[in-house]
Amino acid sequence: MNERDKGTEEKIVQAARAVFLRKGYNGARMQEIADEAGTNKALLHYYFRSKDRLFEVIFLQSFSQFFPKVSTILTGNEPLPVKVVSFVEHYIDLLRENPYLPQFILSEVSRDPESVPRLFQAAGLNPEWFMGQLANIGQGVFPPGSDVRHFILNMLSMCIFPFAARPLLTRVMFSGDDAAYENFLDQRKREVSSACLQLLSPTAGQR
Amino acid sequence: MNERDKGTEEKIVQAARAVFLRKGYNGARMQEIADEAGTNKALLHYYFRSKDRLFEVIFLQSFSQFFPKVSTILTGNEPLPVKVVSFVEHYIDLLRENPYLPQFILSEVSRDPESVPRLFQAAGLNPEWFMGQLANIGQGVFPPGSDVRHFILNMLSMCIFPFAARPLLTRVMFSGDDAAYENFLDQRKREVSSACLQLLSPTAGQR
DNA sequence: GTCTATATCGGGATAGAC
DNA sequence: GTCTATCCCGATATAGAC
Repeated sequence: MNERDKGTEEKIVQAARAVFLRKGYNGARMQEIADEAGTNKALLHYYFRSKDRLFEVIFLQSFSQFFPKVSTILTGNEPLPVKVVSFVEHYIDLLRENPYLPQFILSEVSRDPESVPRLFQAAGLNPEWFMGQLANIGQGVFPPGSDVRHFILNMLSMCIFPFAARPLLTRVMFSGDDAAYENFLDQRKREVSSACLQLLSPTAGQR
Repeated sequence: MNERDKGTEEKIVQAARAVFLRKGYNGARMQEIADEAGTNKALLHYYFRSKDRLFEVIFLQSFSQFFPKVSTILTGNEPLPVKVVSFVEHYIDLLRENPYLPQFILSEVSRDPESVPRLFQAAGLNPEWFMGQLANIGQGVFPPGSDVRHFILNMLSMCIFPFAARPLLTRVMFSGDDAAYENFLDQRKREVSSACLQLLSPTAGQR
């Protein structure tokens, strides 16, 4: 794999990413990837041995993209609300630039759940450490009996679901007007931030 | 299609539902459905002409299941918070009984977004009317400038996402301990209800 | 209605020329 | 490294006996 390969190999990777993200592993065709890359099927097999291996490259890339480098956010000194708002805004920006990412990750993980530990390993991420950090941060903010995970999950749900369900929501909530939904998503950085802050603020005996 | 058919035809439908829901259209195999139904491929084609038509039956069923008959909730006389809690509890119950439903609907709609209007039609549902009702209910509860849809979407996100992302979340948040995640989901009826109520209660100038 | 055997085709993978 | 032609298997769909 010398330098001169990089041109076509990179073209193939980009094409594969575009097709796999839209169609998923089962829906994607090697022929379509070749077309999109402006070459032929044989070259795909020359650079990557099989459809499986090519997919693995894309899946791993996407996976580590989907789990952002939150280390900096977690280990920062800012108070929790600031961290939350910062996370929400950055993450929704990321998803707006990669609209197919959520549905892709969800589908493919559900197709092959066993791959998750390996992917974390390969991406250099450690879920246990991650959850541990969250538990620490939650100290004193959440009532002792409560589970920080519910708050985290609420936050992630509100960020990710609108993108994963986009084709459906566009038609249900905006009669198929895609531009209107795009505009709606634009407001969500502020909406979700606001909602998360509200969930953080202690209220009288809600649970 | 007389009465005596019903035995095997129904078996096939059940088998098809099980396989399609788990594997999706592209991942499902007619052979696997036949096996699960305890018959052979030829019979599938005898009752339903093609894989497409068989899938269509399952998709339509699942779609109308996913969009619950909320008419009764919407048109009831109870105050909004009561309606919200009632919806959340019933809906999460539904998803716990049909864990594959969210991922299935999301995947298949994303595979063929154009099918959505036809599905609504066939299921006897009307999105426009639905959104209109929501707007009415929102009168006076939400500030004039705000969009009720954000609240609705937040609620749906917190209900649905934990199921759509289950294979991922089980491994990230609970190290793959499936029973622990099941237990966690059990708490969410109360958690999500509580969160929605908190989002409804007016707080000083959050937006 | 139910089954076995088979036709037909699409798509992943390889051979081999250049 | 790049291309064309081809192999081969798996999956949908059908024919036809019972």
